[in-house]
Amino acid sequence: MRYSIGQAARKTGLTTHTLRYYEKEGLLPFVKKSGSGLRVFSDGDIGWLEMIECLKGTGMPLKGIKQYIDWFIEGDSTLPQRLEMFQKQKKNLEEQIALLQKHMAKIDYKIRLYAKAVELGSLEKARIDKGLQKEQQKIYGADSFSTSEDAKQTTR
Amino acid sequence: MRYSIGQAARKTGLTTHTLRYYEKEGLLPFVKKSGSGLRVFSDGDIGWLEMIECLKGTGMPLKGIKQYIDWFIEGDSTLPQRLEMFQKQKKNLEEQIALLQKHMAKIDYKIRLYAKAVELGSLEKARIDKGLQKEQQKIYGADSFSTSEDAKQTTR
DNA sequence: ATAATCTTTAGAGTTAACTTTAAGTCAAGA
DNA sequence: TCTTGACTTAAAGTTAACTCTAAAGATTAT
Repeated sequence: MRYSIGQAARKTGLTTHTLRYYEKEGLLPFVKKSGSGLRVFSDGDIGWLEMIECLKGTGMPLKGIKQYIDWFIEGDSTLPQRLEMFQKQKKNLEEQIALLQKHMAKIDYKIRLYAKAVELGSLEKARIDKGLQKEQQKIYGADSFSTSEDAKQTTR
Repeated sequence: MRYSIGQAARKTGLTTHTLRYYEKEGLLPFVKKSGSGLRVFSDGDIGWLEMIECLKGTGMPLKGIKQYIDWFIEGDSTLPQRLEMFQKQKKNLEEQIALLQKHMAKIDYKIRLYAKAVELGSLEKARIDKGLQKEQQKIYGADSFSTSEDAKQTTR
């Protein structure tokens, strides 16, 4: 299948502006032009865009993605670099997910705290609630009870 | 405990510039000043910074974080808004993690592909490898075999 | 006491990734 | 044919979140 830039934009969820910007940045070296100068996207190009979204979505800057594409164009002599790049990206991603899960624990605690606070009509009362205090210590550790900013505001 | 801006920076992993910038943006309304005008950070302020890092790290812009702080200052009348904010942030975060795990599957596939390619000295040969083709179909679905950009480059 | 280090301010500069604008050219339907 | 909407380029503008600079005042170690 062949797609105009507008069709490619709809298929990928990007804008036509963004697609032209990516091309200018060297991220779409395989996109062809029609006789009258219009861009023609192939399914292969859509596939590249999906890989670009994957790498961008896992925190790689466009420059890094361009490096991968340049290695691809260079051919099999750059296979080790590309493998290493994906291995590094996997490690990054594992760390990202682990960090997000820590953040999730914090947010879950806040939801329980604020649910209780809404129930009681007071953040102070919710904080004093024994059940929540216990749970908080489980999450942050007994020593770092004071790392909850809501709790600490009482100490000022 | 009390901390200078430099000590607070070391404790949080931020720079002193960033801490001043956050204060200017209204994110640190509880930080006090010494008689001679130096900032004095309390453990409570460090706790706020940890919460800021959590919200920032889960994709909330500084403006959204400031809104939360403004609600906190406003007091118990804004408890429902704050609860709703954390609930939305949790939902966001669940979606983020789910997306990252999709990306992880793609990257894992690429690692297997490139490991085979390095072994065989050729991306083309690795692609033809039956085991990998089968696995690829499992990940992307049989219809979307052509969504691998490495595979699709052969069709140009 | 004095040198080295830290902190202060206001404001300018940077970076990545778009996003918009302007001034046109191209293609498809009534 | 006319009009409507999609497309073209080059270049300027935007946004978020820093990041740096300069010049001066404050703190700490010897």
